[in-house]
Amino acid sequence: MRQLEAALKAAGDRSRTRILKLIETRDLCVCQIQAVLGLAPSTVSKHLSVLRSSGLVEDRREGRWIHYGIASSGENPYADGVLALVRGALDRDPKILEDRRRLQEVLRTPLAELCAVMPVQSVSVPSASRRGRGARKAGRRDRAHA
Amino acid sequence: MRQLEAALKAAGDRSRTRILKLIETRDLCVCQIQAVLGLAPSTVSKHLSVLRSSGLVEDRREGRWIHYGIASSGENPYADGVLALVRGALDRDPKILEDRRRLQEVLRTPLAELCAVMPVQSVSVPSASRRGRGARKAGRRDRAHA
DNA sequence: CCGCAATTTCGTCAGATGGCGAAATGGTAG
DNA sequence: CTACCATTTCGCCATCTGACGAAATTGCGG
Repeated sequence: MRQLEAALKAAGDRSRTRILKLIETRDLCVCQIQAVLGLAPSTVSKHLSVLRSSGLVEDRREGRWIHYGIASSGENPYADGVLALVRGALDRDPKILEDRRRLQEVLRTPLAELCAVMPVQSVSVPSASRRGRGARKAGRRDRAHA
Repeated sequence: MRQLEAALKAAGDRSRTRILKLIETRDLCVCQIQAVLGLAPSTVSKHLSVLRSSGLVEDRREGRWIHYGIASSGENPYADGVLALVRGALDRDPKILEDRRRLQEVLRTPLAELCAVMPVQSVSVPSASRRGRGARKAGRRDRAHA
């Protein structure tokens, strides 16, 4: 019962549903997800943690980034059902479509630049020299220039 | 998106899942559900309202009682999926089995007596005269003796 | 080893949620 | 029409949740 409840609760949140729809076709690194959602890194991390502990997603370390993808471990017996439900849904939802469009932009930027710049509306790095402190939207590292 | 979220949220609560499992084989009146769950009438009513507005259940008036059953109206396009998921789950869950056992007891009592007595542990009316004020557990009508 | 930078954890805050009892509602039966 | 009683609504409280920023952690690259 706990597991069904966890899976349903995990999927039953707007931000987490968006995450699930984002990673349903390919694994994504946290900073990519964050760039698309436009939420604070800590918030995204929390959501991913909820999704992970409910068995809906898995993390896989790739070099210096952590990629998240749909779970395949079958740790939660209800995960498949919930994931199937979500997978078959929302493919015409405006918000989801917008996220996908945004993802396309994000995917054009190499990880190394993306994470440092955190472009939320305009992904094109404004050529602000090397990894500029010009365009970040979701703060952090704001004291790094001191 | 709102509808998927609503359906998942509605089903992703312990008490509401129990309700869904209870009415999945036959419609039940509110007081029957309340007797099995052991929650206050107002609480059960709230849960039913959430389930109803998410399109998972429907109410049907039957004489002086209101029966709730699994929705068939297709008002929420995701309801069927969520309901199927729940229907196929928890059939071995201890709490659910206990609820079912409890339901068997409750079903033995005619509605007219059940609602007035509200037996939560022992369904057998302790022959406390006519619709006694002896066994109720989930209060209300406590000031009726004044 | 050191430092950097991606990610997570912690602390906090506002708003949502689940539970209850009391009071309102509304349909049935007299 | 009235009274009754199943159900709902309302107001309240405790707890949970989602969001943030700041600080801790962790793993690569030097």
